[in-house]
Amino acid sequence: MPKVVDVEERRKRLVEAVWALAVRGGVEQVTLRKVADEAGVSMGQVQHYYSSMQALVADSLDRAVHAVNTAIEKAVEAAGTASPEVVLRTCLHALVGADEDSVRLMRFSLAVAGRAASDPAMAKVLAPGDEALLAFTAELIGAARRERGSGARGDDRIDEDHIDEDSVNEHSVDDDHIEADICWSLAVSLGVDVALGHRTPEAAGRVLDYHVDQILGGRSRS
Amino acid sequence: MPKVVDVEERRKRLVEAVWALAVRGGVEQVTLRKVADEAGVSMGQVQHYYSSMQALVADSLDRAVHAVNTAIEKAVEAAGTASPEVVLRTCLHALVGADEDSVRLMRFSLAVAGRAASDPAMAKVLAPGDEALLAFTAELIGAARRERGSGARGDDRIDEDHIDEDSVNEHSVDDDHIEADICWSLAVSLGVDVALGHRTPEAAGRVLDYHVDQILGGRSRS
DNA sequence: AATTTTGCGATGCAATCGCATTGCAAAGGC
DNA sequence: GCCTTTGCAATGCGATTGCATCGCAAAATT
Repeated sequence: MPKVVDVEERRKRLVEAVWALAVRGGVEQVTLRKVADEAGVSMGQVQHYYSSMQALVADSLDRAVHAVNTAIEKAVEAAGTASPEVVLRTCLHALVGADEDSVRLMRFSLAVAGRAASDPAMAKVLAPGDEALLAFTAELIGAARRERGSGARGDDRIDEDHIDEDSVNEHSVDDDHIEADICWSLAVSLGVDVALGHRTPEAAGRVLDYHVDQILGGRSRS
Repeated sequence: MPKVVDVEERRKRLVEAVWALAVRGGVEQVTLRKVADEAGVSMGQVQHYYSSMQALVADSLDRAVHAVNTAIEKAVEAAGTASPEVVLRTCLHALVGADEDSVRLMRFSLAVAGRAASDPAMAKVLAPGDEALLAFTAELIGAARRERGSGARGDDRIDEDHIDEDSVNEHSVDDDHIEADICWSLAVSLGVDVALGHRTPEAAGRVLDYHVDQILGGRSRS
């Protein structure tokens, strides 16, 4: 067994090159030679690690999606001990994040989404949040709603005490699930807008926060 | 003045070919020869009507966006005399429509969105609903809210004079505007999911309806 | 030291690309 | 009937594409 190299490192480097190229000029700019050049390696190396262009792009998309998921998980455990409401806001905001990486991944995913429209294999990878994420988010929403419903009056008498009579606060678990679905759909849409430069991350974040305010019912947010 | 032909008809035919090709295999499949072939004309004709490939794709996107807007307007005036709530639902549903055309346009827009990520000129065309549409939608939401708040019990007696009793129904105009923004963002996201085959038009419509139910506050919907 | 196995640089190739160019046919205006 | 102008078919060209192939270098095995 000769010449042992860090395969993962090579692949990662190539994928990064693909991201950079796609963000800079669309998927059409992702060619064997350009990738090799961007990564500072030879064409042969690219071919060595990926049997075809398709495979390269597919793996790049795969890794991009994984990176986004990881970012969400990171956001969740970073705010791990906080209230469910804060956790909810935090992980939703991961999609409209202002940080460079977030925008890069979003733009790349968008650039590749075009191919996904005709390539079912890629479309699968870009599917909306999986059931586990939805369930988790629904759980968060339910918890946050319960928390607001009970512990709302803390510092000063928010007269939320007499709003419960049969009208506003009976949300079912199913409802929470749909709300979770809506939250992620909205976050994705806003994230795309940010990636395209149609919204600032701040503006998108504000819309997201407003929506969370709405679905949690009360208004106890600064 | 020789050989007068219907220029619009020619262009339309070419654009339709572009749509078909892009939906079938992504923007990368849109080439001079393929377009000519798909449209059943010669390459020369394509070049005659569009000075470059860029121009062709740009015009195709332009027409696609216009077609979607037209679909929305059509939906609005088709439900013109109905209640604001119905109008709201109707025009939002235009984006997740089950009809062939709607899906085609969405898929094409998505296919081109990748280019938009790096081409500001195209990104502009794909911008979220313009201010006029947002304002109109906000108006609709406000009207629907007022109608629900008052006319809920008994369809007569619209006592809109004292609806201000401080508790559930104080939505500001600004709020309506943000809600409108959210509605369209959500509708776009759902439309994309439908285009990618991740949701059925029915499921997407249900989510949309649920959301409208929520923002209108009361529950008077079947 | 010889051998084998893997990593990968270099190059060739057929296909395809967008676009420029050329030339001809058809349709008024005179 | 000629002439001009427009619509478009046809073809050529240079550049670029993904991929196959070849060959050499470096390391682990013997």
